Amino acid sequence: MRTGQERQQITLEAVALHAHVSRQTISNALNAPHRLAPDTLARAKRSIDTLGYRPNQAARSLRTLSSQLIGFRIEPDRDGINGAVLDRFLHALCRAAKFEDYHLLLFTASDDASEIDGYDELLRGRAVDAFVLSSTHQGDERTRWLTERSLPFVTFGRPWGETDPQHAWVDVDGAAGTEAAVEHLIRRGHRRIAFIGWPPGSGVGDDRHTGWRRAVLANGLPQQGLAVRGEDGVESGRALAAKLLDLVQPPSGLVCASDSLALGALRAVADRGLVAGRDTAVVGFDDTPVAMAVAPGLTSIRQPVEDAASAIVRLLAERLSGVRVPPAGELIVPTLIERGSS
Amino acid sequence: MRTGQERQQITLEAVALHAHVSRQTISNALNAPHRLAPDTLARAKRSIDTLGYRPNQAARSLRTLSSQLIGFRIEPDRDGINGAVLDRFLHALCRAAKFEDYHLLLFTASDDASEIDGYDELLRGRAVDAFVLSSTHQGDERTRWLTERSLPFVTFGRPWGETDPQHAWVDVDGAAGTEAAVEHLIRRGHRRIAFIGWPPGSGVGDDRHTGWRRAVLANGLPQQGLAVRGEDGVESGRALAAKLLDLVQPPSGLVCASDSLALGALRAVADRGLVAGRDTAVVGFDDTPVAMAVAPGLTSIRQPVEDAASAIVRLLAERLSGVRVPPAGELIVPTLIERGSS
DNA sequence: ATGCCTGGTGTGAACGATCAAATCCACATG
DNA sequence: CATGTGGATTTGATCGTTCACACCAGGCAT
Repeated sequence: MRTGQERQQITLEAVALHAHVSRQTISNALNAPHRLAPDTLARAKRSIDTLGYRPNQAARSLRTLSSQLIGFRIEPDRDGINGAVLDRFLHALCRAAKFEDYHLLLFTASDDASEIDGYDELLRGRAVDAFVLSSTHQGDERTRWLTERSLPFVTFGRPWGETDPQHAWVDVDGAAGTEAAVEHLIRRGHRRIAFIGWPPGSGVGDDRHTGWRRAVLANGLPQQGLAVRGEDGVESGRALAAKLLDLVQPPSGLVCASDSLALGALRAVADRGLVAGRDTAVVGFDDTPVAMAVAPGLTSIRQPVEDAASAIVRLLAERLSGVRVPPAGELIVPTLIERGSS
Repeated sequence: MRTGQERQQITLEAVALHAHVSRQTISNALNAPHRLAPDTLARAKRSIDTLGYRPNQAARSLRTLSSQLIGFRIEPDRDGINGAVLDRFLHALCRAAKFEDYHLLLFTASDDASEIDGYDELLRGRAVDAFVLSSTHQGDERTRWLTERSLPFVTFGRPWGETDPQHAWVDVDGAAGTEAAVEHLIRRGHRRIAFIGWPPGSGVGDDRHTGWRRAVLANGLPQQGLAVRGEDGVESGRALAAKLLDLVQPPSGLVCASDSLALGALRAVADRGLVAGRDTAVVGFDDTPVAMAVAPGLTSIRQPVEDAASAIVRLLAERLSGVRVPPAGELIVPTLIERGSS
C-alpha cells in the first residue's frame, strides 16, 4: 500500500466505455476534435468532464516523444540584488509556458560545463522537449553545444559577439533603455548627463553604455569624461558617482547601468548635501524592488520580462511544432518608470 | 523530419544486446545492482557507459507510477523585497531534490483556489509525485485539500493554528531568531531593546514577536511600550521606529521582523542625527541582499533555507518510499549575521 | 448497378521501461 | 543418485496513450 496517489487512474478506456465509443474517439475529442461528428464530440466531452479525465502524461509522452516540459536552469543568484529580474522572468516564463500547455522543469548547475551535463542528462532521458537559457555571454559554450546537436532552445539574451546568430533569441534592448533615460532627463532640463556603468567587455554593459552615448551625441550634449565604469555594486556606484560629482563641471543627471550602481549614486549625492531629484537626477536599471523602496523612489528602466517570456515561448512553440524554422531574434523595448529621483 | 531531438533513443534493448545479456539485467544494474553477479554488473555498467544510456523517463514513469517530479508553485513575488528568501529557497530545494533523483516542476497560480486546481490537474495526469508548499497560513485550504486525499506533500511553513498537525512540515524558528537578536544586543550592552513587527494575526509575525518578548522577559529587561507593530515596508518601518526613538526613554536597540522594516528604522535613526551601530543598534530579519548593500551593513537573521530544503526533501522521500509515515515537523534555528548596524 | 471517394469511427500495434514469475545452474543434502 | 535450495538471469505481460490503418456507411459520378 502506497500513498493516496495510488487511487485508480481514470483511463481512456474508462471514458470510452462511459460514452459508448472507442478509445480513439475520446483521444480525438481532445487532440483532433475536428475529426469527430458534432454530436459524438459533445458526448465524448461530457463523459470526459463527468469522469474528470486527464490523459496520463507518462503514457502520452512515451507515445508522442514529447514531455511538454521545458528545462530551465536557475543559477545561484550571484549579486542578489539583480536576481529579482530573473525571478520575475521565471514567473512570467511559467505563465507563458502554460498557454502552450508546457510546464517548466528546473535544474541547477554551478557553471556552464555542468549546465551542459544537465542538458545531456535530461535529453538522454527524454525528460524535456526544449530549453530556455538565460544570461548568455560572449563565447557561450552552451548555445554552441545545443546548436551543434540542433536541439530546440531559445535564449533570453542576445548571442553576444556572433556575427550571424545560429539560434533563436529574445532580449531586452538595453541601449534603447538608457537612451530613453537620457531623453527623459533632457526633457527635465538637464544638459550634463553622465553614465555610470560596468567595465567594457560585458555585452549587456556595453549595450547600455551605447544607448547613453547615442542619445548624448544625437542631442549635442557634452560627453567628454562623463562616462565612468567600474564593477557592479552599491559601494562601487557610490565611488564612481563621487568622482563625477567632484568634477569642476559636475553632471546634473546620472544614468546608471543597474539599480545597485544607482543606489550608490544616490548615496554619493546625499553625501554632498545634494537632494536627489531636485539637485541631481539619478536613473537606475532593472526596476528592482529596492528602487521603489529607496528614499525618494528611484526612477528606473524596467525590463518587460512578461513580453520577453511570451516571445520566448512563441519561438519555442514554433520550433517544436515540427517544421524547421530559421534562427530568429527579437528585441524588446524596455520602459522607463519615473519616480522621485529624477 | 522533426528537430534534432528525434535522434534515435538508446534503449534498454540496445544496451542489453551490447552487453550480451537481457533487458532486465541492464535494468537491474541500475535499479537493483545487488541482484547481479559482480562480473555481470561490471559488464552491464560498462555497456551503459559506452552507449551513454539513460532510461526513458516517460516509459519508466508509466510503469512505476512515479514521475520523479515535485510540484512547486511560484507566486508573484508580492512585496518583492522579501521574495529573495523564496528565491534562495527555490534554488536550495532544486539542489536538494537532485540528491534524491527528483526534479522540480514549476507552476503558477494567482490564489490558493487556483493553486488547488493546479494540484488537481497535475495529479490527474500523474505529472508529479508530490508537492512542496510555501507560505502556509492560518486556515490554509491547500493543506486541507491535500490531506483529505492523503497526497504526499511537505510544507515550508508551520501548520499555523492547528492543534495537532495532519501533515509534514519544516519551518524556521522565527522566535529563536529574534531571541538571538536580543541576546546579541544585550551582549553589546543594550538594555532598552524594542521590537518592530507586523500587526498581530499573522503566524510568522507573531512568532517573531514572541521571541523578542521571551528574551526580554528572561533577562529582566523593560518591555512596556517597546513593541510597536504595523504593516511591512520601508516607510512603515521608518514611522514605527520614529515613534520609538521619540519616546522620553528611547530604546537603543531595535529588533525588526523584516529587513524592509529595518531599512526604515535605519532611516529613522539617521533622520535624528544618530549613527546606526554606534548610537542605536538595528537588526533585521531574512538577510536579504539589501542588508549587505545598505550603509553600515545591516545585521540580520538569516534563514538557513538550504537546511530547510534538505529537510523537506528528506521528509518527502520518506513519504514517497511506500511506507506510511505519521505527520512530522521540523524547526530549524536561524543564524544571526552580524554587520555594522549593531 | 458498380466503383470511388470521403468523413466518421474502431482495432491492433507500438512507445520503453519494470514487475512477476519462470527458468536455469551450481551446489549441498538425504 | 535423486532431490531440494537459493542465487543469477531471462521471458512474457503490462502501464495508458497515440499512430497507422482498417472498416463502414452514404453520396456521387460513371
